[in-house]
Order: sequence, then structure tokens, then C-alpha cells
Amino acid sequence: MKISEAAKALESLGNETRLGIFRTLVRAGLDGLPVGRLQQRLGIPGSTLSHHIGHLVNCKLVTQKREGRVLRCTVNYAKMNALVAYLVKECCQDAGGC
Amino acid sequence: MKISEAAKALESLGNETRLGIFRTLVRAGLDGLPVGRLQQRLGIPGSTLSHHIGHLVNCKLVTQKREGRVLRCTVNYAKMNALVAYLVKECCQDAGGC
DNA sequence: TCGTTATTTCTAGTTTATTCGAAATAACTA
DNA sequence: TAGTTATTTCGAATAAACTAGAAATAACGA
Repeated sequence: MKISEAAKALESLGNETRLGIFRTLVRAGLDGLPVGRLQQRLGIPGSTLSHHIGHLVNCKLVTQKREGRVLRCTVNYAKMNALVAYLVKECCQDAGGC
Repeated sequence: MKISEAAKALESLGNETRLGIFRTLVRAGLDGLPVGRLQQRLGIPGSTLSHHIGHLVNCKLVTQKREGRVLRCTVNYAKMNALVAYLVKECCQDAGGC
């Protein structure tokens, strides 16, 4: 993983609204949640929510799949794992507690 | 760790310049590096560098200790570990690959 | 005390992000 | 096709972040 890619993903998670969206999706498990359900749970205006989801999708932390009228959002665990692996590998070397 | 705290740390690392600073400090190991040495290595103007280091210090990912004329920066591994732990615990639950 | 080195704080210009209403698009159902 | 629901895109306002020169502060040595 390149540093620019990691920074992009970290930046995405580094916004409380987006981290909240992401965490909600994580808690929803492998099935994820439709955008509308996220909106219900988080109480964010649609356009704002869509903007933030777009951010997460753009850096591949979240994927979307259309199911009829509904767009289902799911955490991309592979990407998340790669990010954590990057942090541990590139940014925790030589650490006492790592 | 509260979500706001995690978001703040992630936001800090979510900037390529700061992630570069952080990674350089990690690679410097437990001794860290003085600000001036970071400046030499990264080629960033002093005021800009200071601004970014301040950001990292503010969210406690980096600590600073004065040694005479020099300010030595060191990675706060405990904080970094806590952040990674947060990501794994709060944001990787129910994951296939976690 | 004066000069030098190391670093921060101040200030301001420029860019980028956030927010959300309104309008547009997509997909279904009657 | 018309109506309805789900979601995005557009547009524009506000806020925040980034950058870096210049001035200020801190610590040392002569």
C-alpha cells in the first residue's frame, strides 16, 4: 500500500461523521445496510450522507451494490485489514508495545 | 477510546505530509528525531513542519521533549497501539478476514 | 550581554471540505 | 405512463485546513 493511498483512507475515517457511518456499517456485519437505513439511524440529511458515503466508497473502504430501489453499503473488510496492516507494519516498527 | 478521539487521531494521520512525518519518526525508532532533522529529511519549510507536528502532538500521537536547543519528537506508541486497537475492535467486528 | 541556532507563533493568502436544499436520476408499482 | 420511493448530483454558502514568509521566543556559547 502506498502512503498516498493510506493517507486517503485515514483521511476518510478521520471525520467523525464518516467514522460513525463506517462503524455503523461494521456493526451491521457482512450484510451491510441500505443508504436509507443509515439515514434513519444517523439522522443525517440525504445529500450530506451521500457525500460522505461517496468519500468512503471512493477510497474503497465501503462498497455499494444496487438491490432494486435500494443501494446497499457494505464495509470492505479487505481494504480495512490492509489499512490496519499498513499502520502496524509501516508505522509501528521498532515500537516497544507493538 | 471515544469516537471523537479516534477520528481526531485518524484525521491527523490522514494527511500525506503528516503521515510522512509520523512514518519518519517511527523509522527513527524509540529515540525519535529533533524537529530540525525532520526538516532536513523531509524538506518542508519550518513553519509548515511545526504546524503539522503540532497537529500530531495535539492528538498525542507524537510527544516532544526539549533537549537544550533541540526539540526531540518521538512517536507515542501507546497511543498508536490504542488507535489500532480501536480500529480492530470497533471497526472490524464481524469481519470475515479479521 | 550579544550573536547564533532551533523552533514556534503570527498573519494572511489560497485551497479544500462540509453542509444541505433543490433538482435530477433510478427503479419499482399500479 | 404516472406516481412513488430511494438516492445522487448540483450549486452555493460557510467553515476549516494548508502553506509559508516574517517576526518572536528559547537556549546556548563566547
